[in-house]
Amino acid sequence: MPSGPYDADAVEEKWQQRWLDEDTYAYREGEVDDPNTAFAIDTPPPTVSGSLHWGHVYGTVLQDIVARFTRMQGEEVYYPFGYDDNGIASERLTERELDIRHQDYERKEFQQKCREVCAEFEDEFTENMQSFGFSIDWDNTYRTIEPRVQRISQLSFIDLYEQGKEYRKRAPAIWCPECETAISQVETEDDEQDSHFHDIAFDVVNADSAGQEEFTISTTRPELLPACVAVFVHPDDEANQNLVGQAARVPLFGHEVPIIADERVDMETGSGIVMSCTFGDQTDIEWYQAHDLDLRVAIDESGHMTEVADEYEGMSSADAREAIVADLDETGALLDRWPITHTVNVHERCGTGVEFLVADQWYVEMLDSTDEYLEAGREMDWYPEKMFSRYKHWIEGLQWDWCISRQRSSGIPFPVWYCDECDGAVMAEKADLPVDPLSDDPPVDACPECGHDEFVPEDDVFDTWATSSLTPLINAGWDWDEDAGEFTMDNPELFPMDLRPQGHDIISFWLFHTVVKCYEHTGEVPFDSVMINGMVLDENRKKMSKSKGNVVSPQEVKAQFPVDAARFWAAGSSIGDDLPYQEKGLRAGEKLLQKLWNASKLVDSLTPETTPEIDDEELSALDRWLLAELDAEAEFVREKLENREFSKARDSLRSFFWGTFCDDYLEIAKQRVREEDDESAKYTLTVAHRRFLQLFAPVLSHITEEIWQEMYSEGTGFESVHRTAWPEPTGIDADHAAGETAMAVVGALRRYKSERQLPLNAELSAVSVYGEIAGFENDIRNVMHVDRLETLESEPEIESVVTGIDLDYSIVGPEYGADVSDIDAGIERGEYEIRDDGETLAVAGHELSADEFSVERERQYTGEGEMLEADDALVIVRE
RNA sequence: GGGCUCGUGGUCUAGUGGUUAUGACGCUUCCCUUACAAGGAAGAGGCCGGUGGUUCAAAUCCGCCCGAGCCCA
Repeated sequence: MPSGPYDADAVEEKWQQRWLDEDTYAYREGEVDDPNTAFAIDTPPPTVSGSLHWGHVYGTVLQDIVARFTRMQGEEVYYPFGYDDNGIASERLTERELDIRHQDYERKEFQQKCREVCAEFEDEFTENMQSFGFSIDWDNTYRTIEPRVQRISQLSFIDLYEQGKEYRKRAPAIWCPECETAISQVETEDDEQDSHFHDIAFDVVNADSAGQEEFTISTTRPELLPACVAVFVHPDDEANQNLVGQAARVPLFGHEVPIIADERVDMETGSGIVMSCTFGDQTDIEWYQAHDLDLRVAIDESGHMTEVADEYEGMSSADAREAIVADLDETGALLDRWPITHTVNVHERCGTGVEFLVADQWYVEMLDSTDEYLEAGREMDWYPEKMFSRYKHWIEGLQWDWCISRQRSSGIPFPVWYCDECDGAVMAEKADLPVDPLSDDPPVDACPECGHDEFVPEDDVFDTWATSSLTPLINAGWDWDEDAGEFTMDNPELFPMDLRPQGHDIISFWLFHTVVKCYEHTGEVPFDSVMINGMVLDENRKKMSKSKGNVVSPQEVKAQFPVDAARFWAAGSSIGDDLPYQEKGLRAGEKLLQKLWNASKLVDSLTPETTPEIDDEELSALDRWLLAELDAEAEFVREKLENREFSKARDSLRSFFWGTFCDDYLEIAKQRVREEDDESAKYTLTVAHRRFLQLFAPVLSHITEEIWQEMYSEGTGFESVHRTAWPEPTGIDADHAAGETAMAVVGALRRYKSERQLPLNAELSAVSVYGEIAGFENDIRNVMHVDRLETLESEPEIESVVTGIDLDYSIVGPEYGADVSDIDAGIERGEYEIRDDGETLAVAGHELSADEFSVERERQYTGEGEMLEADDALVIVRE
């Protein structure tokens, strides 16, 4: 029996453990008779390199509410958990933890260390997640680096290759010279750095033809002079148009480069003439591709100068910069030099400015199918709908195919070898996967193209997104059946997945790539619906970040508040909108827990062990009213949760429970039970209370389980409230209007007492009500301590004075258009006439009918006592 | 620099063309009524970011500006 104050710490831990022990949330495959009764949730697996972040908690609470709610709708929920340990984050973590460098180890050896380090962090992560009691199926977990996933990832690569959706091409890659690794765009960030601008004189090769002997370019990267492949002028730059089509000679190095017009030149910077190198920045790459320029690689993998730098070869790029500037100065080509601060693209993990390197890369062809991917996006239900536009605009703005190769030591290897003679690619056999070409042999003895028998293994690994975009297939157990010669799924009922919950920050790459991959492999859209949560901000609406020191730690919150309070806070968000962390939001949750606990104690003390058997017809008017209202509330909450409108469900249920049930109904019912041993009230209390626990269960998962088990558990087995069915409507008829009026009368009497500073249990000797409250008279009398309560058959003695006219503008507006202002003015001046017993209003030359206006009256009671207005009813109090 | 989204009492939030803008937290006053003072009752507090426009009518639709978040360059 619930007693004493609610001890959230003990209760929450108890049920978290019990749910695990009982496998409460395990996917019960046997109970799925057709795919429609399985509800599969595919969450993007978090990287485990860091600790659990408050954002994880927020997002997971929302998913968990959906999972719990959907279980109660009779669906078998598949809610797995993945750990994304295949990626640079876990490599860096391993290096940091063990104080080692990946370069010093063989790939397999380093990967082994990664897995050991990650395993520790994953255990901690799991423990943290479990301490929030999420209804995740902990028997269904996966790691993106595990062999089964490696096999799926390599199968995906080979399948796309066989479909002709992949190709290999030499292309620039972003490279970190410090970490000596290729990195992806998302791993870079902008950094303000001090640098120098240099004005450097270039000679024109044919000065006569150009009409000038030299010109000036401005650059922050003079060490790239040896890599210069062109000089650009803006097509609108009239002063320098004479140079276009000419050739320039690069100072110190002497090679000639073309001068070309291109509108990507920033005319405002320096002289407006710019050199293009291999490669200084993104624009250089675009120029290289657009104008088919030469490649002159001047900086190598470790950030040192190559042979194209002549005498500077072997120097670090920083040393080379100083030396080249000094030599330019000596030859007179350095015209000017001044310090500036500018934005540099750096590697987010080490802060080193990135370089660009040219390497063979594998690409997934996407640009040819963007229409299909757009259509796939349209076929999914988006919560909220507006987030589809992010997906849409991302696809519309796509300019490149997807580069999936990374020049890294750790990760999932490409299952590919190349013929040493003709460079033809040889794929692994599907049955042999996963393979590592560095240690495994190719499946053929001789090149199918040229017959050569020496092969070079591919030593690149997959971009992590190439694997983490396969989670729906990983979850459904996608595999290649060698005998049948086709792809199969262990759990085909799970695919397509019903729900993809995730943050809006990863729509453009993660969600998009997942749609692309799954669509290409199966021809189906992988998700029925996508639910996008916003970001968690700090109390001042600022983004949480380690450097700002405003990060909220989940364990600190847990030390301070119950998990259910955090769930209440999270459920207060409008889906897709950012949500600031607010302690008062959690405190409000805590108060609701107390209220629910205390109300449950009261209900428990009022109701017998076994629910009384009562026919609906025997229920009192108030009880019928409460149950009918609760039917409507349950339906409202169901509909809102189905549409992922969490805050509407939460707020509506909270105020119905607190206001209507506790403040209005319970106050009356407790008197009826105590004073009259009222069976109808006892029955209603039990039925309503059970239902409240179920309706609250998806959000307040721990406390509802505690109370449910204390009060309503039956038999010997454990049946969680979270495995019960969402309450069916009782279908009880009630006089809705009379109930509303009765509650309004109670409210008016409360106000009467409050305004006179009377205690709420003060006696009132006589009260008359003019209004429809049939069946509720006794309830009003008892709860408001009224000695004599009578209902009036006719209106009390009232003098009414017309105080104004209210127009129904939704009818008047469209009907009278521009004349509305005249009508308003006429009423304002009092120049109107009410005719036909109030049926017609004559004003400003128009005759308005009864549905277009209402007469505003002030009613004054002239009889004995004081009159109160309660909605439609009139209440007269004689003390 | 571009795109998307958001901006409503002190704080958080509902409201997507109809004039009287929702609720919560906080605040003020009153009430220790045996479930709950982390409670109950009442009350104060907002020209709906700014500006211009469309309309009989704008928090709501459109343009521009400002601020915030995310993505991209």
